[in-house]
Amino acid sequence: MQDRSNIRDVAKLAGVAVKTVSRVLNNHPYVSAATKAKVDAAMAELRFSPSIAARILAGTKSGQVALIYDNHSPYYMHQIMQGCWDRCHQEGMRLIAQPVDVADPDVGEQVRGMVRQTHVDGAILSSPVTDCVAVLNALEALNIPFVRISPGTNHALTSSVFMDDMQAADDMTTKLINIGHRRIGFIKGHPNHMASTERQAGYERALGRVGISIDPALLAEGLFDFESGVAATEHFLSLQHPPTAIFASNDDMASGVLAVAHRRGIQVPEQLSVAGFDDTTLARVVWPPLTTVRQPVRELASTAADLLFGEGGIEHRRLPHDLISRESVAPPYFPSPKKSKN
Amino acid sequence: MQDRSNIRDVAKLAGVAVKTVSRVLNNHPYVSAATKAKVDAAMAELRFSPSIAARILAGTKSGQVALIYDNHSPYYMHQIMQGCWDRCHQEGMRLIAQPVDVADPDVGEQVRGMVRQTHVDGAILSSPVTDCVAVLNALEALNIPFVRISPGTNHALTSSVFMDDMQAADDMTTKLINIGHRRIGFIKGHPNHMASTERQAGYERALGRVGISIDPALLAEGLFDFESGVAATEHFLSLQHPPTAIFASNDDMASGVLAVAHRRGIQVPEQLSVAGFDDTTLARVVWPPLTTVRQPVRELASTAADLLFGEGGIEHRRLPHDLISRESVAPPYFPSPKKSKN
DNA sequence: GGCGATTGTGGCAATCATGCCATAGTGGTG
DNA sequence: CACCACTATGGCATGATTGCCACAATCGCC
Repeated sequence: MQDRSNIRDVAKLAGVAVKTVSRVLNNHPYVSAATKAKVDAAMAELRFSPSIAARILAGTKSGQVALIYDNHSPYYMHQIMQGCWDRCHQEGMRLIAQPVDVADPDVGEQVRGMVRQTHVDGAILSSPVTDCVAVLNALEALNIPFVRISPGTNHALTSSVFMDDMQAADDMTTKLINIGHRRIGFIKGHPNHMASTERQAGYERALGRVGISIDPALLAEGLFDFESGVAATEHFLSLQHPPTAIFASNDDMASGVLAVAHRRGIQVPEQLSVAGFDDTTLARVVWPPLTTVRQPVRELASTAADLLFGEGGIEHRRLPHDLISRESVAPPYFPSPKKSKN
Repeated sequence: MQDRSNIRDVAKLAGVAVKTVSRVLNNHPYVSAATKAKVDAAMAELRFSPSIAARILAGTKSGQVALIYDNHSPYYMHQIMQGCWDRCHQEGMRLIAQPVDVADPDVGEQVRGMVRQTHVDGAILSSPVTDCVAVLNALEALNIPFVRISPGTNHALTSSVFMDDMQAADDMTTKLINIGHRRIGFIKGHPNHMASTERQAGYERALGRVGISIDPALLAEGLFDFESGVAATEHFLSLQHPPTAIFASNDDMASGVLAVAHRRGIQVPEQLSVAGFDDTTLARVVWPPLTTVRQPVRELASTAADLLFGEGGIEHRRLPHDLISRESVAPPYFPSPKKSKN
């Protein structure tokens, strides 16, 4: 209908110059209260909303931030998005969520095109895009600020927020050891994600500290999804000496462990302890509730936005993790035999 | 850096008029193959990406679609987004995901502002925004096309995609009845969502058909989340005659039922059958896997986008649901006594 | 009382791609 | 041979806002 009402209409109605309306819009300091009131009234009367497109075109910044991701865990991404969205909204920025495929050889060019097209002022990268060289190069060449959430490589390149994946995995493993477990199966994360390597290193470090050598049979590949948790568990339970505890690199895979245990009639935690990682909603929803590492995903995301809006100096913020004890972990059924294992 | 390369640069390099480049960009029919090749080459050489802002400003359509939602189920929304995104991407449209709060009295004005600002060509509404009068009025006044996913009211207003929630709930309830259940607890959905009413009606219709009267004690309020599933189940199990089966209006609440059952040592499905609704990933991940109604969420979303891009006539498409039998449902422990219940 | 700094406001160019209209060549047809 | 309908291409105004520069009024201080 009345498809009208541009800044000129407002200016006319308020009896001021177009430029003055623009000042009010951008709350520029040098506008008198009286003028501002008049303009506000005119804007309200006309129900004026400025055209973002025109602002982008004329101005130097767009008020838009891109969140670039390639992650298939709904719970995780949901929290990442919420965290970013909250902080952006608070800042009056719009968030553009941009899924990509890091395996696509053309991904760098795609990101470049997307940034140029949309004029985003900055970007937030979520793992594994954080370590995709093509994307990093593209963003660097574009010379826009960007922040990475849990990057695994090249830390000097940009600001980042992260948690200490290695320490967290170490903590969890140590906890399992402390209550008596000696054979602890570990399900790795998706090889794309650098956090996977960190978590595995933490697991190995904890074992090493107490002199337990790494049994390759107790390491299984995983892809951060339920199915790979199932597959890894099938493998572990078919071993001659199956583990008394399984530590999965995320909650999705841990719920796969639970499913296999249930199906085989193995009691968790009495006969098998299961630990996860992330503390997504899933951890509280499965049975038994998962002992897991709480990763402050939403805070990671909002902090990333925070750094993006901040000074601009490269800054790294580590957020604390937390061990969440629920009912999926208990001492092993047969207290560990004295024989120093394997 | 070289912040350059607008359509003019391309035109100059290719030795054609700006307008011709524009034609190539929009693949207008009347461009000779030779010219198109020259222009394409020039675009590639300059690594040109047209400014979306300028296109919006100059053109009549923006190539943008808004997805307006207020839904807190990560799995559900993840699928909705994917479905919309896929279809939009295929059409060369950008998707703007816009969370809102339907309880906010100002939501209509907010949506209006957002549409005006971003110049979106159309919108897709997801429940419960589908039935938010303020938003519907705002969009109508703006005169842009929009499509609703699973609306509960006012069906003549717009195109829509939906499934038959009432029939689906009826089917599931009938299935439970057929294998012998007579006391079936029902956990309602979030009162904001019209589907909640439909599902309850289906449940009641199925019971009515076989002459089982509705026992108010077997109806519990729910909010589509895990916790309300837990609360409802606590209520059911504290009854003097607890139900032999519980049908939850979505999977999240059904997993709450499972959690309570596990905690109380009640065997599912031997002592209690549990049915869900939606068939999100969750249904396969909990133990035992849920018997549930498969709702084709992703297809609903992509079909919604499809209708938006389609002719423009109001059209309604119903997508089929499906009963998914997994291990959470079995005949009741004590085969139903002959006494026609209650 | 005069001068520079601060505050408040206006005018105009610039941003970049598209819409509309115009122009020119080409092939078919009566 | 003339005329029309296509096919191809160009030119210029247009859209809504901001950046930059200019200017006026007011304030404080020497």
